[in-house]
Amino acid sequence: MTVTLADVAARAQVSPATVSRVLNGNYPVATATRERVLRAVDELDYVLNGPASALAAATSDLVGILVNDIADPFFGIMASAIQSEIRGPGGRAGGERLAVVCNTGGSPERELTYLTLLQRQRAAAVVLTGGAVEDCAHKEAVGAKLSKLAAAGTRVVLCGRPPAPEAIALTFDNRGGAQRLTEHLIGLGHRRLGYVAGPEERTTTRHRLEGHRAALAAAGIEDDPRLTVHGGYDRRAGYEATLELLRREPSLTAVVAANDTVALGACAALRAFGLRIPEDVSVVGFDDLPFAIDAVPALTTVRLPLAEAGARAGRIAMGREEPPPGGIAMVPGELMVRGSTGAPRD
Amino acid sequence: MTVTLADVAARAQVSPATVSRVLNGNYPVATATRERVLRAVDELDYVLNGPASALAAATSDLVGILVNDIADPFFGIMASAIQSEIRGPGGRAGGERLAVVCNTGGSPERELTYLTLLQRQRAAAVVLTGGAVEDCAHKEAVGAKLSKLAAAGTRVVLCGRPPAPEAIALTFDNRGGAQRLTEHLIGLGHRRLGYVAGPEERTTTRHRLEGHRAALAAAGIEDDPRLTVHGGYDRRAGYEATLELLRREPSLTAVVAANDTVALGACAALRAFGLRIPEDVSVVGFDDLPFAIDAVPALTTVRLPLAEAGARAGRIAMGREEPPPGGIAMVPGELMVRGSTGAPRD
DNA sequence: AGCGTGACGGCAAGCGCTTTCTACGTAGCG
DNA sequence: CGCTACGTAGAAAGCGCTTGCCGTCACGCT
Repeated sequence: MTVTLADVAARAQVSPATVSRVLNGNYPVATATRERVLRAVDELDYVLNGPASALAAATSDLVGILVNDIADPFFGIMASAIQSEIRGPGGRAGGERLAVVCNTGGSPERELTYLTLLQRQRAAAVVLTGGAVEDCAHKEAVGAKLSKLAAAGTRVVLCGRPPAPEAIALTFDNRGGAQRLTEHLIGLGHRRLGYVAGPEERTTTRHRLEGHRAALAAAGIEDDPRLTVHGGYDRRAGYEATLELLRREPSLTAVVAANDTVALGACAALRAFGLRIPEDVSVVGFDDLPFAIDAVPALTTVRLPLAEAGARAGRIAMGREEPPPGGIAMVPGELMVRGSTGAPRD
Repeated sequence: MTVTLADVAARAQVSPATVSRVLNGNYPVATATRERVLRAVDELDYVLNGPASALAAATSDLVGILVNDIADPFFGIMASAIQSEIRGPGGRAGGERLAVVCNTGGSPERELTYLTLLQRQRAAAVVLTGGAVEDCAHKEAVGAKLSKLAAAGTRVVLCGRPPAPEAIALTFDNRGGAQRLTEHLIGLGHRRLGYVAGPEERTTTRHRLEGHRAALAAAGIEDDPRLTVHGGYDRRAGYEATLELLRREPSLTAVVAANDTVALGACAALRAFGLRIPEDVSVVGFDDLPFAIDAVPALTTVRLPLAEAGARAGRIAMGREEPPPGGIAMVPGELMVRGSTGAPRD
């Protein structure tokens, strides 16, 4: 029923081996023969059997991309960039690779499950994006998995994740970016800053919080623990956390959000409270997602070069670019000062 | 070097056949034997070889999801929902499937390429999302491909795409939604409406435009072709198209955008022009993406149940839900009236 | 003329798994 | 007590492809 290599071979009057070689193009085949084969392929509408060829060649053209939430543009942008760069090294026509995007939902178990599934598929490469969960057991389990993948020839790259000894890492400078953001606010004269943090146990959350605190400390501002509220990375969490912040400290003059999405929620909460931005309260986000500039007022934030980093990760994963020295590169963020921040009322 | 089924079998003192049966769980195996096998699997850290098993069983656990732009939440949300539903029918632990998300960038060629790649992998199912390109040759080519996929046992589902005879389709009521949106504007008293349309040759663009025009016609408003400008589906296109619209007709009182993202760009352009929303000009979007409610003023738009539709498409693709009668279901949109629309100045 | 050489193509041995068919032992049944 | 039936396990035949190895042939060199 389905056309196989052998059928093509028969039709082209050559051996299956020759057909395979024509298709893979890595062995000399006389032009006349090649054309005969190609014609047969065309006439029979032959489609290579991926699994069979992966089995025989012990390689695969699948590339795994792990993301926390594909519906979040933060990950969508990276995934898109990675995917755009995962064609084979030679850039040959046949070098098509398939991106397997795995939505972990931030769950360590699913992360591990997907890694196993990718290992099962003998993926050519795996790129893990986004922050990791700060759990020692899990970190170790992932590390072990990554080692195994690497040992099996799968190239592993981390993009926007803290470095791990098992893989090449492109890390975002969350700490530095957060610090600059808070410094900016302090520079404007703010002294009572609320912090809407991300989920408690994630590295990204911690690093951004650390940057924030470093800036506070440097300015000699006491870090009141009541002014930090943890929540998810979504808009609603930002809304609610901000309400809580306002309850705890109605006189705050700035809200630092874990990211742009959360910042949007924070803005909504502030407005619901009758507070103007930035006249009454300044707000800052993080990431500089596309919508940040369209917020009203436009969001002051830190731009992370998501697309560039993703593209680079993709190229490294495909062996088309040298990994950074030491296997680690720190990707800096850029402070984008916009309308959502201003001097405190007084 | 790598552990195979045979190694596990040797260690558990059974035949490879038995190990396979334990792993697949579709054949009676005595409890004692099963446990012995499972232990061996564990001890050897065995991971099934996906390609080999796909080859032997002539099935695969890959599911393809085609999207136009994974960085766009419109697709991200659908992809996420689809993926969350693609576990196997039984819901067994081993029923894990891998979602292959393919970014076509809206290009017909890439669409076809990906479909071939998926066919090559013998994907279990394929879900195509988003509008199609209105090109007869391409439509036919895609149709042929889909037929072939279906013939090979791949389930094909369209989500948010116009129906095709070759597949089950969940179609968004773009026409109806657009019509309601424009009716709403007309009801408020608007008579000079600008339309910022999407890319010229896409079905979604056409359907939304048709709805808009139907509403105009019903109200006896002449459809001035100068008031429709085509562009991409991104923010920037919305910005520029709106500027053009304003140039052509400075007195317009409402801008209908192809979608929410474009609407954001339109708002920015209007503001850059010194126009207030909705006092001077009303703006409407489409889709009701999460950020629509956080825009200032919040965007009047049509909510498309992206997550629900995606989930349903996923279940249908996995055979866990009955396809709609006739293989076609129309998914309605819901008008969400918010702050970005109001009565025209006079 | 003789033979090395290189270009091309075929043979056949797998790759690691699934599954049909068969075999065996035991339990149930008349 | 012999026979069938059932539950369980193994043998072995592929699944469709890649690739190492070898043969063939034509050429060009000495």
